[in-house]
Amino acid sequence: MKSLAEDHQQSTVGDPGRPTVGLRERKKARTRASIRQHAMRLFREQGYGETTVEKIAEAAEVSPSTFFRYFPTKEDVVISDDYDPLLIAAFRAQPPEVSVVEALRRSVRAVFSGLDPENIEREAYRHQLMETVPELRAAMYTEYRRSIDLLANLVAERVGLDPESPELRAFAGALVGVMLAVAYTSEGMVLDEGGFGRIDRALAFLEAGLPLPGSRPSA
Amino acid sequence: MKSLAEDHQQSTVGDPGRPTVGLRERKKARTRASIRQHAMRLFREQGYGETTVEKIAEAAEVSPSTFFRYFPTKEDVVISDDYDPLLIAAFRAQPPEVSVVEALRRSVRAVFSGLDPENIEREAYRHQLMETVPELRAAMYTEYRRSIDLLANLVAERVGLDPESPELRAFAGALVGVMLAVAYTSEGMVLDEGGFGRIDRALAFLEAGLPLPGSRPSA
DNA sequence: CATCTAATGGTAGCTACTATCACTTCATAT
DNA sequence: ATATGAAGTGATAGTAGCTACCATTAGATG
Repeated sequence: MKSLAEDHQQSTVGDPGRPTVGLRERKKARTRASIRQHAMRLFREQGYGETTVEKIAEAAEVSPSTFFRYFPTKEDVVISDDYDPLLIAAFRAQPPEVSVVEALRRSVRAVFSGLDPENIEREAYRHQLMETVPELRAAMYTEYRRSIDLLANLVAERVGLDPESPELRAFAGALVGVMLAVAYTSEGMVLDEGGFGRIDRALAFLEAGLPLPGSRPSA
Repeated sequence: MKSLAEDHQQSTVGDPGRPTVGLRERKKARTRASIRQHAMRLFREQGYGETTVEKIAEAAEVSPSTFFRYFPTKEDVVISDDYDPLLIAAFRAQPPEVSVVEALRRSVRAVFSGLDPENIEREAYRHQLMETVPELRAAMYTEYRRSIDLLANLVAERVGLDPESPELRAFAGALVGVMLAVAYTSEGMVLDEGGFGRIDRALAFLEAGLPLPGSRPSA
């Protein structure tokens, strides 16, 4: 997400006609992509821990210094993605008649079912890595916190409540928590139909008020 | 929690009479406590990032090697706690008439309201650190995953369901997610009455099926 | 008391990451 | 077209977390 913002920023006040996508910008984007690509390949080939930043830099034909200019940490190569803006847009586009949870479900589906197989493959591997490597799992926590905040604000906007209210925080927390608990089985991957099915089922259960035997909700 | 297990294990098959709490074990416990204590003090005085392991080791009068023998990572000094067994016991002790959420609420209250002011203070600072320092926030992720698993198993045991079922996972995920979202305001700390109040409110909201306007649960 | 085991300290080394600086490459204005 | 400025790069050196190894010491056991 930071990546996206960076890549799209334009160095000077453009010419609306020819939007100054300057050679510089393009080269930067290419370098970033190259580093990420080589990194992921090496991770796949020899494992995350075994792949040093130096090796990645060498493979991408840049210096280690440059690597760290593009990615503040080694983890960031795997962690960072560009889906937030898409998900936000998709959520905002949902018709007001559907429930919040349903709107969310549709947004996720809309974004991720629009991916070509290659990207799906890449995403799947990315998530597998994140589940598998402890350092990356840890780094995801920040990601989830951010998701809760994002979701609270988005839902607040939709239903017209204060995003700081305990109710909204609880709602967002519960939702993200459910995803967290269900989205990954032991071995990563959310994007196949099985994954969607599991998520749908869990969300429905949540929307029904988590009716466990012996839990007897408010009734 | 690992700590507790380690500290309480007895090296040899005891003598029930004199339980071989041997001088060795006691010294180990003291060393561990000392390291942790000095570390926390230094963190408070000069900040987490500014306090090197070397400094901690020096303050506790051990070698850096020894530090890492007691705590696998620097983060672990802050992250690890000993409450899991207490919470488990408290939860198991709850009468079967109360709802799962209520049982949980009572367990948490029981454990944390039994703390003396000094421990409360320490806990509060611990959590503040964990919220504040990015590395520690990240490390907590693993903690939350573990909590979900633990909770799923505990509840499964109580209501007699498969802990791997999506319903139970969702339930545990939602609960932990709610805690995650609500327990900390911007600056840590869960253990005062305000914290309990917020948690209670959010849990009640969850138990009621998260009735947001425009959310219209299953009805 | 002798012996065996566990805890310790010290050394050396790897890797992620930072800071700094000189150099080169691209962008812009005259 | 060229000079001037800015931005991207690489090299060097250094810090800190962490590991592996080995020799030494301190405590437990028979």
